[in-house]
Amino acid sequence: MSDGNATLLSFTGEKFEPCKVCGEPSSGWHCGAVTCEACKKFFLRSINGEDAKYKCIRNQDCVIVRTTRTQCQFCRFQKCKEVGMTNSENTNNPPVAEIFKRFPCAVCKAPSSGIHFGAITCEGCKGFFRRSIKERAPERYRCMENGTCEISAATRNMCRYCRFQKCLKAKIKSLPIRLNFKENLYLNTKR
Amino acid sequence: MSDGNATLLSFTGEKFEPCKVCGEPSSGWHCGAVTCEACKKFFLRSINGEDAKYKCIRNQDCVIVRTTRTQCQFCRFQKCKEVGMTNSENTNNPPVAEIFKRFPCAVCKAPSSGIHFGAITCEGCKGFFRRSIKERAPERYRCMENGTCEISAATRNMCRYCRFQKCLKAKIKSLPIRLNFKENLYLNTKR
DNA sequence: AAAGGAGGTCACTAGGTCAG
DNA sequence: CTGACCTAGTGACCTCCTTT
Repeated sequence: MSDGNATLLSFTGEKFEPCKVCGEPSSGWHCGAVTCEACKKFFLRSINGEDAKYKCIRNQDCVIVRTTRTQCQFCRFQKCKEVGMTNSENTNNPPVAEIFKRFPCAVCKAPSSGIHFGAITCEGCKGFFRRSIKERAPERYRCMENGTCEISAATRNMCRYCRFQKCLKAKIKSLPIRLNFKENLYLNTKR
Repeated sequence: MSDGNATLLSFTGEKFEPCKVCGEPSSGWHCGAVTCEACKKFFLRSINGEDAKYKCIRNQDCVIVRTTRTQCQFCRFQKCKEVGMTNSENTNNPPVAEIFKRFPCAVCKAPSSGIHFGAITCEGCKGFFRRSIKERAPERYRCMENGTCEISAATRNMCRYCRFQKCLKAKIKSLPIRLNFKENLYLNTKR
């Protein structure tokens, strides 16, 4: 999409983790990975054929950190590729999945994977909610304590009742639920 | 938009929402936005260089409503620009897209985006119909209920069968289907 | 030479799957 | 039963064509 990038990607006011190549503070997503400006520039210089000149005088396994990154171009470039940097277009923005990982699930606070049923949730809570309303009777969930169980990534499976309550509180919408695609399509793969 | 304006734009007998600038009842589309007469005049006075004199004595974030709109010219003009008012020609009619937004999609009642396949529909139903007839077998859609599912913006994805029936009922015409660009190109270059 | 509709694109998610 | 991963769509936005 030409620049519908203005969608989710523009929410990225967050901080990025350290440069994947050298460990320094990073400046964002460049060429397919979170890197510092220095490693970004290095990578961009390298991919124009420059890398053909790179030689490692040791065993091609030099450790790349801030203080050593200039000592072996070969291994630095190697690491750039290892962490996923690429030459292709459209790699200056993190994939949406990366963004969502930094938003906590509205139910259990684990890293989320997107907007599901109208709320930001993880895959686990998404699946739990779907199963609950489609093939179960969530009104039959019972809390063995007093209905105030904490729901975290570590504890979310301990009480279905409280997990489901937390889903409702998170404004997860039970409708519209799409009907079973395949049944609705009457898929017969022979034909 | 030369003035084929006599086409769709003359349908606009509808009521407009409140003035985008001050919230008062509006009188129509002026200079690129729905505004009241007062804000229209204010904007037209401002754009002749008048605005150079405007100063905000607060923080350039004055709230602009009916009762306050005359208290800060700077912020009022600011808001005019924010809501999209412009100096350019031909902004006294809403863009056609705006008009269609007020016509409900003949299939699902969501705001429509134009005439597609002979009926006023939204982008969603347009795409659904196109995919149905071009790359699927809509006769294989099956309703899991009894063929009377309600099709609204919220429920349109719940039953393909009923959505497709609604398309047919809305007189969406499946023909003529234009050759796609590539096929067309091929035919043209062939001879 | 502009309007506007057909068809294409692709970011994104609902629902399915199945090893654990 | 859970949840990471996958598939099949969906629809907002875009490009290019036809028509006026």
